[in-house]
Amino acid sequence: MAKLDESLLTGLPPFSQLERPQVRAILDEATSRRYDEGKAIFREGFDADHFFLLLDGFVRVSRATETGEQVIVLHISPGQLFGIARALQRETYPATAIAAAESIVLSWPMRLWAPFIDSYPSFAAESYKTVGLRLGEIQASLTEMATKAVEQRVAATVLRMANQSGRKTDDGIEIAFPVTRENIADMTGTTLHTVSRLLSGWQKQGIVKSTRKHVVVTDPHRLVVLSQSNS
Amino acid sequence: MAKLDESLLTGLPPFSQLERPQVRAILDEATSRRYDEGKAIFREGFDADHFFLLLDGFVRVSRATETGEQVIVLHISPGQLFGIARALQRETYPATAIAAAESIVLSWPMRLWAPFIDSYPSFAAESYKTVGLRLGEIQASLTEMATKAVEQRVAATVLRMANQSGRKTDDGIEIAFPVTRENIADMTGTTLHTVSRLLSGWQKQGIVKSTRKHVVVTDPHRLVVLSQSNS
DNA sequence: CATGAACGTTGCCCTTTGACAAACTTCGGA
DNA sequence: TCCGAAGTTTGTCAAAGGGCAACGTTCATG
Repeated sequence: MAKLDESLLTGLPPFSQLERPQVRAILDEATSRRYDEGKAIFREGFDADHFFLLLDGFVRVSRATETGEQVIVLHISPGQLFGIARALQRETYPATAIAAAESIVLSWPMRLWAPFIDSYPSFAAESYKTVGLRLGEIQASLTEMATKAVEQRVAATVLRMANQSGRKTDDGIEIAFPVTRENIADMTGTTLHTVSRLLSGWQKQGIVKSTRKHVVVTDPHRLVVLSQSNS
Repeated sequence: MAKLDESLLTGLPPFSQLERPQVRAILDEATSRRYDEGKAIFREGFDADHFFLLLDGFVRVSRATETGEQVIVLHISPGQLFGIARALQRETYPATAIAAAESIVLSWPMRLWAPFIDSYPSFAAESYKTVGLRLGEIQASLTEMATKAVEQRVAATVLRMANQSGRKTDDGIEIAFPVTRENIADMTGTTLHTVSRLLSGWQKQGIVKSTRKHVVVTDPHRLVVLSQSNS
């Protein structure tokens, strides 16, 4: 396998404080791999034998219920650590990670977790910070789920994806990874039918434009209003 | 202030691995305090200047939305650490903690956090484990919220409280702390009216008995069925 | 022991949204 | 280029549950 270039990591928070040779050592332990859209990186309940860093692409993290439905808990953007169950003293992954778009992922065997934490304080700090941020995000989803109506939740979710991953186009902000009506339904606890109706409605009002697996927010401001309004 | 007895901590996971003198040192830094039912221990957004251990009682952790509604995220039982924002590199508390019943709480100034983590590995491990468990609980609430109907959520929530805090009585399992219909509504994302109707109905069927701020589960099995059934 | 606040119950109505059904469109691969 | 799978749209219907309103009950407190 070709040697990975150190510049891959030097700009990222977990590693930005480190000396060149340290980054080299970390990279030499890493495995790089490409995942096609839809491919699982790890699955809920399985042995947490690796931890990961997303270099490029997008990853969807979801949980399944006993009855087979799935709920999408969060999305991972490039530069973020994930599958860091070990930070929480867990032996198994608590959720399933699937490439939402074609993705490039670095991974390390979990036995390196403790050495990394002990040797590289910035890695430890960044890991726990990531966990804290994610806990915050999930709590935010929970309160949203508990207090907002379906239309507001879908609006907020579309807006969040656009903010996290958006790239500007002529028409507005485009969500940078493929997302189906069903995906959005799984994020918001509703059905693909309802999501389809909402998007169709918004499209007629010029708030979004959407095609197959693809959403562009053309009027973010009105979407913000929708996500908050109570009527 | 009277010296606290070492036996308070020796049985608890974060401290059970420690030598007597270590426990003594930890206790000498601690402040003990009683909170009446309904009193706030810390509030969302405030400076995270202390971390806490619940010795006796129950604590409700909640989050407020911009529009004033509140969502109860989880409950803390005796023996658990809480307010450990610092474990996640946070400067402020991400939620509000309120005594659900009269409670006895130990607290330490946050400047001791790093020394504790560094000096006492079992404390560090237990803290991160606690965070992991809580993340799991919140994820479970989220998926429940996203996939289950109101009756199932309320049933599951009552059951969870009974399991976590329940004590056996002649009639069945009694939730050990005061809980109003509104509290349950805030946990399940519904209204106190709907909760009241559900509890009344269940009472008629002999599944629960409830009085003011008080719930006894008389037929846990049927409640389990309700919490899962899909019809 | 009187009073008000907090908590709980219940009835009625109406909106939201899930369920079911059917058809249409897009896309990738044989 | 054709076909099937995956994704999307739309219509109709019914039920769940929230909003509103009124009233009942319990409890703490002066």
